[in-house]
Amino acid sequence: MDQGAWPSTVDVVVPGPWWNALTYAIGAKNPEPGARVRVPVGRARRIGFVAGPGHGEQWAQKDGLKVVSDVLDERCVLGADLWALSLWIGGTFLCGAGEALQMICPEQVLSGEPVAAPPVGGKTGGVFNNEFVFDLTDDERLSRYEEESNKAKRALVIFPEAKAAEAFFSRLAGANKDAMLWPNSGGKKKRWEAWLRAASGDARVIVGTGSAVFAPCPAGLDLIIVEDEANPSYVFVKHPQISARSAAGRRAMLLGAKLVLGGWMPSSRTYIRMRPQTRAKSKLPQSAAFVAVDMKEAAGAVPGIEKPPPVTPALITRTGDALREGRSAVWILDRKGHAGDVFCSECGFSFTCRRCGAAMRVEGDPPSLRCLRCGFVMPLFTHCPNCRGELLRGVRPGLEALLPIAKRCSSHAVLMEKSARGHEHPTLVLGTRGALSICDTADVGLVAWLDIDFEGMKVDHCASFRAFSMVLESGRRGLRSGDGNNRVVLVQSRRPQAWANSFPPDWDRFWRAEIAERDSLGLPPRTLLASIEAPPGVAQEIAESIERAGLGVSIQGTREGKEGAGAQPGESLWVSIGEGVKNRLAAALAPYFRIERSSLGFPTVTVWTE
DNA sequence: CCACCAGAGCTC
DNA sequence: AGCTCTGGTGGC
Repeated sequence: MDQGAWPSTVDVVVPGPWWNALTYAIGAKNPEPGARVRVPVGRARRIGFVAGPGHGEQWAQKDGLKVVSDVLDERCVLGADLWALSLWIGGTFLCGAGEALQMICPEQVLSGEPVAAPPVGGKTGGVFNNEFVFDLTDDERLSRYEEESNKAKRALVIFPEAKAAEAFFSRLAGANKDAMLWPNSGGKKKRWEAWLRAASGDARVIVGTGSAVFAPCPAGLDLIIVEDEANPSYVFVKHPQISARSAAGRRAMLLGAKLVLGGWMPSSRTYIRMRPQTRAKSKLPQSAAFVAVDMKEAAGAVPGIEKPPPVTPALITRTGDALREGRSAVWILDRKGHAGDVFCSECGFSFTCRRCGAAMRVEGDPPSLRCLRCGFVMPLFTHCPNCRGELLRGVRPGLEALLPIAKRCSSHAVLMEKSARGHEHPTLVLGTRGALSICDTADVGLVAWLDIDFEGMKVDHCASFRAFSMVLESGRRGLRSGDGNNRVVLVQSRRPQAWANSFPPDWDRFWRAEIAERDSLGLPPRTLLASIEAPPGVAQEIAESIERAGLGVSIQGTREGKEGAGAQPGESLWVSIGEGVKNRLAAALAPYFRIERSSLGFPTVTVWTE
């Protein structure tokens, strides 16, 4: 390319919630896209990223353009692949490239800290191809990953949990001095050092949790592995809620690298991409026995609480069996506390947070539902949204209330929080779903879901998947195939027959039914779901704009408040869109994301793809 | 008369 | 979201 042909204006992406790039005049230098510049924005001077030649002619005519005040890099700081990835994320998840860059870059890059040797890479010359690994046990899978990483010129391996990433790293690190563990905690300085090291091209294999997909790799990559790709924790909790797995897939595509998606069950998105013969081939033999028990058989009472606790005779018997064999038992009930929750007297429906999926509790006067984890608040209905039955309040026992009963089964019964490690005796552990991790370290003979309906009857569309995958995981976590280490998974439900019919759990069968239902309701993975939070007046306007674009939209009032005071009432819009018309939605939203609307505040968009 | 702070206002 | 400009307050 003729360098001299670079025009005298540049478009600059300034990190922030707005979607549009800003156009500036520029002097002699001609930085490439992705290079950082310092530019005047309002009264301030801020760091932005060069996007390309300027397109803001109308601004030039008006007042004359402001001038780029400083060129910080000649080349793209992130490397061509991550730069392209930021633009893709901005468009795909409707958050704008500016927010994508804020997520991808370490703070030092955003604040203009010099980067001595910016990564220049991006190309490996390879051909993108996609491989699924769902037909191997955990051990076999990890060996496979190790083998592949050693064969690859440059590899990135990501895990859903820090522990798993560390374990794989130490496995590699013995033989490989050029492996690197991407930190997912430990402060800014540590992250910055890791970023600089990766950017220097020093590491051949990078291992980490989801955020490691954004590790700079100057020499490109020819392999990206995502383990347990269906794990919901790949979706970042903070806005923009994109999936690290989607990002990994896109990055592999951009680089022409091989993408390996593995685990013990595929995500909905991966499932629809698998060929039928691959699905059939991928089933692993079950090494656990699955039992469904009718909740109605629960008896006894906890003082001060109307309903019987969810403890059936079958549960007591099976627990005794496991403990007698010298093994541990885990009781899982995904709600904490004694009372304070709301459920339907007819169907058992109860509320969980629409934003993060955690349990909600009744608080305040007038009463509203508040998420125990993220603080999301929503109004309390008077009747069950599921079956119109009457809602009862605060009458179901939570975990703490069950402890006395558990103590009668085993004097060593403990709540998960206090028992995290090292019990000498075969123990009965009570916990929320996190208690499943006991299976990694202890010999667990029984996993019991005390109230599985609570898992499945949630408001968001992923609820059934979470319930199913939890039950499936209960039957495999920590077990090795062929060691005869059988486990019982007991599921207490108000609809035991439905569960019994689905046993032994089979993800192929599950996804076939689940995806058919989601298709009929216009839910992911074949349809995308977007929610847009905006102040009431603005929400109206946006809804009209979306309708004008020929897309259906529904409005839901919320009384959302962040932790602190000053919570503004807002409204959220829900839109179902085919992948093909996503740019129509983007075009309808774009006017509300222009920088001149800053004083009115920007809406927040979340896109669900799976 | 000036140092300091909180709030308003603006953004190619 | 930043950053700067404004104007009010209070200390000497």
